[in-house]
Amino acid sequence: MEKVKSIKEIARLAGVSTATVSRVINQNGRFSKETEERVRRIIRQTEYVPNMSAKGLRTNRTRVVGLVVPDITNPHFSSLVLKLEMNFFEHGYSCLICNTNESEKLERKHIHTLSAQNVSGIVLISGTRNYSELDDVPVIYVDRPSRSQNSSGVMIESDNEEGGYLATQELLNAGCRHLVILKCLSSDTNQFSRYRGFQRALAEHGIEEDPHLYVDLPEVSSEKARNAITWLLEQNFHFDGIMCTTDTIAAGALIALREHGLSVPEDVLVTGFDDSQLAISCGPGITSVHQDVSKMAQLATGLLLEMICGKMPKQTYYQLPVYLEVRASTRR
Amino acid sequence: MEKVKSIKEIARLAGVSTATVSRVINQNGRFSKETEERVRRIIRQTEYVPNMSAKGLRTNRTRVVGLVVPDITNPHFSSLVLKLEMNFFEHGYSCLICNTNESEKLERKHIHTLSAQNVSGIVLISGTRNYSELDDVPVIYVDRPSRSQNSSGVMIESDNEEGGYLATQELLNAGCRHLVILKCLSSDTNQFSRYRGFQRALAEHGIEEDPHLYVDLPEVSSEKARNAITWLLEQNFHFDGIMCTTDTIAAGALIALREHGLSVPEDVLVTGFDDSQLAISCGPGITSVHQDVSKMAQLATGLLLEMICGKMPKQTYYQLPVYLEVRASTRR
DNA sequence: TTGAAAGCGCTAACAG
DNA sequence: CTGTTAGCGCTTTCAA
Repeated sequence: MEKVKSIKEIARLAGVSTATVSRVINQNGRFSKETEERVRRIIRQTEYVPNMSAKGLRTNRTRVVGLVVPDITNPHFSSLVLKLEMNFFEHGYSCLICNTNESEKLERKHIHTLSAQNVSGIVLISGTRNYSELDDVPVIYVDRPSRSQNSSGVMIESDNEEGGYLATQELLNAGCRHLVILKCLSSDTNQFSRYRGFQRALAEHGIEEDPHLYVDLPEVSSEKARNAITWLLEQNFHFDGIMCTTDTIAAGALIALREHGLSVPEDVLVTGFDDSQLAISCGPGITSVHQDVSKMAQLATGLLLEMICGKMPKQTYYQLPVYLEVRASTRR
Repeated sequence: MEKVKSIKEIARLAGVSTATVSRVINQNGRFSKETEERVRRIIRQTEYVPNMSAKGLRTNRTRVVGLVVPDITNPHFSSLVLKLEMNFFEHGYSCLICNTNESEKLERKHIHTLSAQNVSGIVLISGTRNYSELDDVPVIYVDRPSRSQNSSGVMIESDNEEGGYLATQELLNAGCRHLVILKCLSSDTNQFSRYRGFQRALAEHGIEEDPHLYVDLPEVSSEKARNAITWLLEQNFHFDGIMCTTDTIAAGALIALREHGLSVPEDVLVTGFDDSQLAISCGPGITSVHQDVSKMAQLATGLLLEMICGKMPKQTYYQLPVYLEVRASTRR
């Protein structure tokens, strides 16, 4: 049987009206058992696939959501995206993926495109959130708190401050007294939250922060991290622990240490953040702050679907707990 | 100025017909300089965003492509997807991301959905390729050769056999004589190609393959790899090198070796495949086969866009060269 | 250079 | 329970 592209042909073949076919497909309205049977059979035989453009035009609901992330290459984001995509697909939604590469300009363009695509909703990982295009699209903000005032929409994030605190605690409890903080100088505010956790732990232990051991990387990259640690070592700055705000950064730090003949955890202790594949497989295994990505994805999916159906959730801010996954890099 | 959602309102505001507005937007047909100017101004002021559903319905071209990958969490795929997405976006195309999780059923559903979404084209990483839904959609097959007969569409892959050969060569040249081959038993045929390269290198050196040292993992996971190596060690099988068909697998192998007090590369040499972040940051640094992902993405994008425009490329098969990135894991 | 109008495939009143 | 019909926003003849 030849292929068929419209509901009209199905209607003709089944000897009913297009309205009936539509009803059967969408389980709307009532129809006799036998009509349904007949229509379904024709649909199966003709391998008919409904046209989503037409449906989207008519109903203004596309069953497509946008996923805006900084960089899918980052393991933390890729596992988040994987879970989001699978959850959404289970509920009949497809996902447009948008990498902003941390560029505001690119992000703006993506938002614009998503709005043109008439997406049903958006999951947005971004520090910015004053896009007028998004006024009438449900949005879930994930992972990065907003820097702007307008706070409509739902926000989900990990307790980054606590994560920074836990990691630093671990280092201090193991006896470290001269801690490097290796973070990224980005607009991304949760880098800063992790740093605040670092400071809190230091303060509790009555330890002064050493400004020489505070390093801001221009970007999250193991190469930059490696260079930074190399530089510190060559300047003969003394330190016995490194708190990294990311596993990628921690991995770079490990390389530099190894290259300079230093052992982890014998000479220097290291902590990462995200508990990614990298933390598991790197060097001796990196102690890392675990974020509950599954929970994040599950919450985001559930809430966004609710919002798409018109229900505004009562709770609009979620902070997910974190815990420390201890590995060899801090085990003396 | 209030928001505007249709070309009709733009037309009214500009005092022209909808046809003219459409022409201006698409740079179609002719119109006076001043009409254009006026229309453009209105569009800017009203922040008008064209409705892609309507456009898609009318033209049958959605400017959306589907990216079907096994698992975006795999660094090799995530960097491929990143590059594909950015290339396509530069050309005005958005990307639907579909994780098949290596499940044929899920893959089939995704293909079906993509077809319903009326995508302009598809980049498909899959061993299967007999989907009747895809008969009239341009498709680029990437990374995994087809197992089926029907070979319409364009195929791009790395020279996996050569990669396996190079890695094995490296181990043999370093003096290894008892090689473990740690691969994944998947439908994915390039795992097998890498293994064939392994066999070729062995044959050239006149070395017999040891069946005890042939390991098929049920899935690509560092955990499974770790268990496998642990098991080999506990069975007291002797080996001095491990050829892994994936960096993830190599990372797992390293963990097992470390746990048993074995040093890399002093006691055992290890090679990976993909030259991912993991290879760079893991253990001592893993020697790994580098695939030219950028080139792959660039080719795929270019060819698919051509096909979308109706040109069938003359060359329908591309094999990309690989090279060995040597790191500490094989440096004695 | 511009406008009028048909129609892409679908859904949702409304009428029967 | 089912059919008729209007129209979503856009492009594209055809005519002016």
